[in-house]
Amino acid sequence: MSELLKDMNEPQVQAVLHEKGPLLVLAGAGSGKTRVITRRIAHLVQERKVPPWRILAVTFTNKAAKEMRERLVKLLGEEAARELTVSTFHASAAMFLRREAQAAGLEPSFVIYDDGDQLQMVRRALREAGMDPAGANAREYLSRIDAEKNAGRLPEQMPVGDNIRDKMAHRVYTEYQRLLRAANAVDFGDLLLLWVNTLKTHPEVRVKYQRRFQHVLVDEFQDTNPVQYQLLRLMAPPASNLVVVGDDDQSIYRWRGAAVDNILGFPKDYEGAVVVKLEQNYRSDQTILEAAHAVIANNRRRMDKKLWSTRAKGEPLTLMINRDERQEAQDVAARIHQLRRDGIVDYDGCAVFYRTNAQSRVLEETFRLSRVPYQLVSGRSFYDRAEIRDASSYLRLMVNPKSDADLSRVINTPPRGIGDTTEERLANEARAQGVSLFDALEWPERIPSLNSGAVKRLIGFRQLLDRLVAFGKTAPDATSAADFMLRETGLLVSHQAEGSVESQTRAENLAELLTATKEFDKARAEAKPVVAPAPIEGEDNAPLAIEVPALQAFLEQISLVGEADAEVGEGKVSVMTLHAAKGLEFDAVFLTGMEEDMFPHKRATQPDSDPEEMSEERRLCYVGFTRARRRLYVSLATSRVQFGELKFNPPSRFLAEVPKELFGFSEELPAAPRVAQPVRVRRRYRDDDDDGPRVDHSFDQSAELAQHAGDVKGLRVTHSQFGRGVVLDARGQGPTAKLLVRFETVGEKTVVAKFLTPG
DNA sequence: TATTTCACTTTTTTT
DNA sequence: AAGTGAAATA
Repeated sequence: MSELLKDMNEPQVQAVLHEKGPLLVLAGAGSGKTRVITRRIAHLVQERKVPPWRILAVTFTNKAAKEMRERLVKLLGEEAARELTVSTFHASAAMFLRREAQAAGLEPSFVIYDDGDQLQMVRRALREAGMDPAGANAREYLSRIDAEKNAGRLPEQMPVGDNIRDKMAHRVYTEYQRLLRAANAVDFGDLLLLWVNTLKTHPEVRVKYQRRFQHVLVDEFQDTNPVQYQLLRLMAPPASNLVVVGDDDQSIYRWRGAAVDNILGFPKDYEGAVVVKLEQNYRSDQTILEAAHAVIANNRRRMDKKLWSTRAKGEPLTLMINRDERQEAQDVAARIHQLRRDGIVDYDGCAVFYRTNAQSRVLEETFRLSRVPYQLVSGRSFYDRAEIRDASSYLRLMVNPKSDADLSRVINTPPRGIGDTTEERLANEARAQGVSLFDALEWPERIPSLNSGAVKRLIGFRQLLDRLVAFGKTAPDATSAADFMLRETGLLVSHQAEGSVESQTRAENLAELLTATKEFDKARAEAKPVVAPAPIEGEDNAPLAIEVPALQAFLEQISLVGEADAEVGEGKVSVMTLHAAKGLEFDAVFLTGMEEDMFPHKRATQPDSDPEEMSEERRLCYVGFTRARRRLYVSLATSRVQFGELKFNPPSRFLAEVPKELFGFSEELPAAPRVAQPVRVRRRYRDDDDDGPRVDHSFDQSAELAQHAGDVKGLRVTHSQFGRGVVLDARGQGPTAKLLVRFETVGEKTVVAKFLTPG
């Protein structure tokens, strides 16, 4: 038997060896699904002699794609692996669109707009549609547009009801698309949507790729949304060798249009699909699995499966209860240090998860103070900084000067005397002529509303852009382009000139951008195949990433990949959102903010919330739990500042769903828990609409938790009237909790929590 | 025009 | 709390 099948269980082997036709692999957490995909690819290439360029493997995140590629390099060697197409949905669509730009109706030099750019274009679209961008909520229109795109609908396919809302949304969407096309730009949704459309309308393109990719493999299939599913069906029609791997319990992107139903519907759309279940977990200790299962079991409408493991029972879960988020962070830091001191888990075996990005700040600050080496994993943060965005905008203009979003971002950066008024007049002219801002810059003197000074400055800016574009055309690599840009625009100097600490940091960040381009150029030089694969008559076996100019490739990387995708750092604790945690595993996991309205998120706890939202939160919890190999810490803070307001949220319902014998209660809890039972709050005055429906915590486990969770003694607070004070005691939970506070000036008083601020 | 102040929203989650 | 966009001021 082949090397490849060594130490694999029976269903895994079945998936690897699957002969032909569609295959659905239902793979529980930690059941070795990436392993199945990579081994299958290796098997196809080595045993069944499938040429690597005939294989397409698609993932959702860059991290997953990267890991998969690394494993394949190990299995197949650098050379064969290079010819494989292993990529995310979005990155592969971008490659296809550049290759087939003409059919897609794009110029190959198109740039990719991110969230911020999108918002700007929505605002402009609103203006063009005669609406007030300030009054209308641009964000809302944008989500509507995104939803349409996720559903696979262009403006002309959008269902428009008889109401004004729909009509306006349709109008804005139409205008927005027009603006993007005029700017030769696409947004994330377009990458998929335009590619789907191209495949639909151009049979010759469709057939070409269907013929090329004889094997298509998809990871995290439960997260596909309708466009992505359409894309798959076009690239890999029903009779083909499509392998999809997924776990309905880990579907956490419903909000992005993901339809778990794609999993359920797969056997129908792909008739005769073979189904394989992977239920043996190789990752987590028994106790952790049991806890995870106990939580997820509360969801209805799951596919029937239960993970099992031959691993030891392991340690019980640890419940951490702290007074506020600061102390929670300190507690986490202390326990991480201790794990390391005791030789149980090193820094890089630890991970800290949270529900929302806003929670990372306190953790970061505390870790820095407590000397916990950490790495923020979510991070596109670097490329989100203003000065880096400015620089990127200039770089994008070098490739595609028609990009209005970029042009208007930097038209006065650094300040060059082109203010809002001048820009507005230029924009009006562009709109009237139906051209891009860049085109309108050609003849500023024709714009009657501009005075001679403004005209002169616009011409100066135009000349700057011309120099940049000219250089961009011949730039041998990304570094020289960035270097030229920084000097020509004076971006770097303008920050250096200003003496403040912040401007210093900004200048350093710009220097850091050059480091990024250098790394990129280096990797590119090394990766370039010395000998391109020999072309085959009548076949398209060329690498998909065609000869994209260096600068363009760099820009694509930063918009699609972000920060060189923060390595799960060596010797560092990984800190990230629960969403970012999917697909990863750690020896010790800390799940922070386990409070109602934090996790589950408020969005899911509202009385009018779609129950599906709560199910999704629960799946998220399941994902979090199952990342842990040996230690799982769940942590809550009795009080927490949210929106600058002090909140007292009861413990997360997910904690109550874990059987209490899985917790190591006796040792871990504070010796003398304060505070009474959760009080059933009686409706007070009419204005007190704040005490809306509470979660029912009347059952035992939850009450026990709640009891332990009430200790806020010693918390420093401020009251708008009574001034500063210290909490002595507390009664109740949530915003109506009543606290006994000793104030510095007025002595002891009982105050309702919602009138207090921390500090 | 540029800079400062102020009010206002935001916090899900990511490509 | 912090970041944003709009209004107010220099």
